[in-house]
Amino acid sequence: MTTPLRKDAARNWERIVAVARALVDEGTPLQLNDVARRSGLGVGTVYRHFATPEALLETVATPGLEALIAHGERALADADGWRALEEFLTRTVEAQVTDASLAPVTAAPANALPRTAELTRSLWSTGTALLDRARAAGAVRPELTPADLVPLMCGIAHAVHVHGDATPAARVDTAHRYLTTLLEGLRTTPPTA
Amino acid sequence: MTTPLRKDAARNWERIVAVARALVDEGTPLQLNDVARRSGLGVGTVYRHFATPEALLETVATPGLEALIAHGERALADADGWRALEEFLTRTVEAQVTDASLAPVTAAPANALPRTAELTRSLWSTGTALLDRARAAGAVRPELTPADLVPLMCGIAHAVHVHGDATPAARVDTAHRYLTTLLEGLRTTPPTA
Amino acid sequence: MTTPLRKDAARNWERIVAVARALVDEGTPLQLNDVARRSGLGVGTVYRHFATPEALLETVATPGLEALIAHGERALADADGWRALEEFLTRTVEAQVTDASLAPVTAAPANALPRTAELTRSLWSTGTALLDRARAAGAVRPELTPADLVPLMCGIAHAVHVHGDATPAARVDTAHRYLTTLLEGLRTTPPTA
Amino acid sequence: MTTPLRKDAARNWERIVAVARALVDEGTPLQLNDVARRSGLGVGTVYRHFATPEALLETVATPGLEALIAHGERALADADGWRALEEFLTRTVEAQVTDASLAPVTAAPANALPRTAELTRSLWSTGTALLDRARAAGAVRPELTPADLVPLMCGIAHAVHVHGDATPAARVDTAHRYLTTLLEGLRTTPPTA
DNA sequence: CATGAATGAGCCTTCATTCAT
DNA sequence: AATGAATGAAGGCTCATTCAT
Repeated sequence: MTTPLRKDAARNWERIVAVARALVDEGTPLQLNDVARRSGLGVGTVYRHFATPEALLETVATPGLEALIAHGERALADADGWRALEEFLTRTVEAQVTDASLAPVTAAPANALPRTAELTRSLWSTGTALLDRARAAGAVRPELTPADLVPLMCGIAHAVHVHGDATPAARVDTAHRYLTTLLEGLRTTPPTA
Repeated sequence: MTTPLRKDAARNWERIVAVARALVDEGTPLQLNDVARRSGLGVGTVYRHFATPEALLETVATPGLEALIAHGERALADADGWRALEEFLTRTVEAQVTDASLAPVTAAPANALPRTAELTRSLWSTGTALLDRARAAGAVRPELTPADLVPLMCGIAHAVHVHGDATPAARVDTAHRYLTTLLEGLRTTPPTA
Repeated sequence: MTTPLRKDAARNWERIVAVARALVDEGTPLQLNDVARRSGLGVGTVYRHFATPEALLETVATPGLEALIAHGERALADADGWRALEEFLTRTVEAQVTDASLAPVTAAPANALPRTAELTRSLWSTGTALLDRARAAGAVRPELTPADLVPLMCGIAHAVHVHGDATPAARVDTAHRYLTTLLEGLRTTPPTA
Repeated sequence: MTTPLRKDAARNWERIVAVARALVDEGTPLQLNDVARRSGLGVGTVYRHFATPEALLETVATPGLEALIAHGERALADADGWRALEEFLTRTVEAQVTDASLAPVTAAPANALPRTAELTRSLWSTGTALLDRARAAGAVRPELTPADLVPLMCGIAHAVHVHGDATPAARVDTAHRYLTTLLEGLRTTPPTA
């Protein structure tokens, strides 16, 4: 599809994404000029690769999204529909509170890159499938729709953010507590039966 | 306490807050210069009344906060501890998804105005009291702490935001669904049986 | 001449000048708004008493100027013309490096207040008289004119400023060194005859 | 050392400095926005080249500083130590009262540009060397230290400023008179005997 | 007379984006 | 392709001064 990049161009692409990843990790807002300076490249080069800050952010988020989708697809193989959903959601919130690039990309009403839009849809349909299976098993309250999954995960991530834990580990902990509570409310059948 | 404003100053104060309210309602970020232009006042006047955008936003949020606190205090009189908590949280998320000034002020780790800090503390302690009463009645899972209430409400508000309903009414609806689910997960005892 | 102030007005006047004095001493630039706030008075009141920052500064400088003039007049009684001039100049530079209000007022090409203009002229004519007497005694090089006295004193004060001593005492010391050197260059006769 | 500028960038650099030079000459305080407007360039361009007004002023002052240093180094070759010092100081005060960019840069306790700091140190050490040689020849009073040279030159420049001559030629004249007097006070040996 | 709210020109600075080299 | 200089809209904030109360 896309023409493969020349070797030097590919190297620059990698460098830009690496720098962006570092900035995201330290909580610095992504500014393309800034990224250019830190990667030792010209602004123009960065703009050639990433037309907007959003495009760059989405690129940074891509591996995380792919991992979540991959997990979701594996989860579909789990015979226990409820457990599969539970694990999928757990992974999702863990990722959100651990990788700062995911929350904004997931919550955005639209994506800058087609690739990201595709991933987002994938994630959504995987979630839908998992939810349907859990629901078919009679394990989930009927009022929850697939369109609620992403918002709810973003909501938990945001709640964790507001809670204000300093370390990633603490954030993961809080996320687990919140998700557990929510799942408790989602499920119809008793935990172990 | 605070010296009452001169009549003309009071009029300007009102006008500024009204303009800010309108901007908040239409989702425009508050910028003091902008507020000045739209209210037909000098920048200096706006700065005299509100030193920072945060101070103005908090002022806009104040009535909403006060109403929530008032409700919370009335709720404390309810004999049914669980229902009191439930209604309080319902009002809170309704307010959050209805009045755009509330979410940022509530989620902020610190407030610009002492008055707001005080209100925030009030709200928090009312919530704590309601939670304690519900817990004393054995109605709430033990792992939830008072420090989780605000984050969870903000989380729900954020989830509703991500869900993307266009009208306030739809947002209130979604908020109810989410809160109901969460409460289901919080409660130990069956609904009313 | 000037109508004496009402008692409360006089009290305000004093308070303003005192605050200004304090600001000058701590090196803060005089801003009438600032002075008003610190003295607990309205801006309008400060403006009524002092139309501009310069007027206030000159008022702050007035006692210092008067003291210098008084000294100059006493010095005119000294039989030793050279010594009289020397002492006058010494007092002048000491005052300049000690009282931050004097340098700008003295160096200004024009004054805001008539009273200050008058004092400035007085100081200048006293200096002239002292210089003339010293010159008559054959003690001073002919190329120095009365119009040079003020600039030279300001120059020394500025040199001391650039030298950058931290304490007033050190500044007085440096000023003495500089003045001594200059006087050495001004005088025709040997120090002790 | 520093990467040479691209041709267009160099042209802009020149234009900015030229405009700044003109502003300095007409006594207007340097403001970067103002410089941008007058040179027909974007504000950002001016900021890119000169981060602060001080940096620009120092750049304007640079040629003058270099010329003084060059002269000082030539003066060190003069066999007559006193004459060498005298000529150096003469050039210095002439420059100060002729080029308005020099006084503030020289008098500043710290410089914005490393290059300027270096020049300043150079000038200072040249002056020190000249003073030492003159002192070694027994021509200078012992109480004068190298740290006094810069302040004294600034002081003379300031005295000339206060004297208020309208034309550069008149200022140079006054500066000569003041410097002559000061040198008279500095020297131990009779002029030429 | 005193007050202090209001004014708004004016300065500073940042940053997303374009385009000549 | 890469570069990075240039752009300039946009926003933030201060402060001397006026004038209604």
